[in-house]
Amino acid sequence: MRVSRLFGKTLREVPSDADTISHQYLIRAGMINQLTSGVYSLLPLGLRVLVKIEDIIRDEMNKAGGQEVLMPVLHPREIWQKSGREAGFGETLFHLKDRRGHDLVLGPTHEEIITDLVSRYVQSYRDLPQLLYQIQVKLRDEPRPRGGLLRVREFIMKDLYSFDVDDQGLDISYKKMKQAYINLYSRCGLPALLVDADSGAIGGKDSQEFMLVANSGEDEIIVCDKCQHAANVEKMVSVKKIIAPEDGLPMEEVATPGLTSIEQISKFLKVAPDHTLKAVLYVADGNLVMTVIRGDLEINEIKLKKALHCTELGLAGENDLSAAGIVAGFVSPVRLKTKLKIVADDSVCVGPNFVAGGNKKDTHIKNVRFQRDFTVDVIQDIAKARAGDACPECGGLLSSVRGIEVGHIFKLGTALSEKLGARFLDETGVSKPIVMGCYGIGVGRMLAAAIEQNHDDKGIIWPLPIAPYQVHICGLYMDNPKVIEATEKLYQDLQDQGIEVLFDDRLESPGVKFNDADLFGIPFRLTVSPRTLEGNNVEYKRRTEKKAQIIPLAGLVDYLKTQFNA
RNA sequence: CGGGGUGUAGCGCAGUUGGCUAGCGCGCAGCGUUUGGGACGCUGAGGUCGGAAGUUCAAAUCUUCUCACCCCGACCA
Repeated sequence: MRVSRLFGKTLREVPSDADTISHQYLIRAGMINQLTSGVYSLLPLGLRVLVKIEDIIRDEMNKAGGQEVLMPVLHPREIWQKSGREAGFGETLFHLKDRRGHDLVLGPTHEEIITDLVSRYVQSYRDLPQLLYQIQVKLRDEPRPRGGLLRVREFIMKDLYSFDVDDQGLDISYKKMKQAYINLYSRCGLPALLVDADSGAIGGKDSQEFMLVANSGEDEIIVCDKCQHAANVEKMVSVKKIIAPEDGLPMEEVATPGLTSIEQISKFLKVAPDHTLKAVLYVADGNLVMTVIRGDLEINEIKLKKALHCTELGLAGENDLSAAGIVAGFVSPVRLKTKLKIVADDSVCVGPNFVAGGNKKDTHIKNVRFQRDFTVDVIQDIAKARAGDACPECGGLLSSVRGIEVGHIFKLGTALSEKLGARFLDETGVSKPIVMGCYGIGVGRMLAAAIEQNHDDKGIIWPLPIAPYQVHICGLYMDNPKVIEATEKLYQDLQDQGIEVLFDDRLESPGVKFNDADLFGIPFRLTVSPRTLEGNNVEYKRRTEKKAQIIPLAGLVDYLKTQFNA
């Protein structure tokens, strides 16, 4: 491709509404263009990267035994009602009506459709297992699109679904996919971190995410430095510091005027935060609930949601509290007049005499003890794991990194197949629901994440396997006949060898060309000028390196090929 | 949905105590001189000042309504 003909234009200035690095560079390099919030066009350069990622994914899916299909984006609403997941997706689902007034939905994912499809063709255990996938657009009315391609409303996803006769079969499919994912990220030059995850709205049992480590990542990952155990904070089990038990003392009210935070209380009463109780009120599916946790810990809302089996969870507001007759700032499970469901973290049931709120203004209570002074309805781990905690697997030290979720694999089980009637007859003639798994990759997000992970202050640094082109020819002084001749020949020769090349044939100043080359981020740059031509040389520079070197034109192709494989 | 912010030329911005023909930089077109890390001169094209209604002799500027986009929070690939 010649830069003079390339559709898209580079920008010198950072677009005002882009503050994520990948977003800025994608726009500045002319790789994407925004149509409306969370909806983008891919321009030729951007699309080439996307297609390369897709090709690698496709190859790994096929190798793992997957068969490619293509399902519709337009779904009848009934199928979502039948599966019971319409409510779960809620507002995220795009709805529309056809001319006959039939309700349709734009597919946010395809479990329903594939399950329906499979149910029509699979009757016997002999038809199983199956691995079916597609690479296709998904539509989700996200509450908040952000960061360019990182979080959008219309996106390309590779989704594979596995169908097995039993859990053992599912385990095999799951393992195959996990390996295929590991392979494909590494083949893209984007090694991903495998972390335990919460299965979220889709539900199911085991679930793991593939994360690209990047500072701009939305997710926090907790990793053990010793055994490499890693999990999304949402999921990581919290190993709490053990507090030595103390003999019980009688409860004692203390005046704590205006002191509402754990920090203030612990300073004022000279007790460590881990000797206090924190009570936080939430509204879960419309009902007020109280959580209790040791003062030095934080509530993990995902775990809490699970403990409550609720779909909507939010912090209670002032109005919710006063309506229930609860005094904000001095909330506590002790001497609580209002009848509330109470969920406690397991940190509160052992240990010392705690300081807790008094449930009246400007009052706290000392020497509070679990069971003697208060009881709860649910007790389990609802605490957020933190860097510095001990690893639940090996006791090693946990640390925290940020990551971008670029893949997610789930064991779904039989919930959906039962609802949608996807069943088979086993060897003994018994009808059983098919055991399912699902495996997704956000392709566009991967593209953006690749930039988040691989860039410098001049532009993108594409890993070779997904770079839009492999080689970038910079012809300097393109009005010089010798340069024209040499670059045209080089351009042709490289292409004849099957090398993908972007040829900057514009009559621009060297500075403009070098800056654009850095912005595009193509891995190998060849500069040709009257100066290099004097010795029949070209200047060779890798995007990852600062310094260039002069190498002879003769044998250049072979040299490049060795560098590709290095 | 709650909170914060922004809409003026393709991009980045100024102009907003109401007042002349709405400016500047980049980019774009033409000509010339240049050019190894975003050159320079001259000439030129390009604007529903997000939209609607209102106030006024006069609105980018004031009022009301409205739309869009971005950022921070609850969700996900």
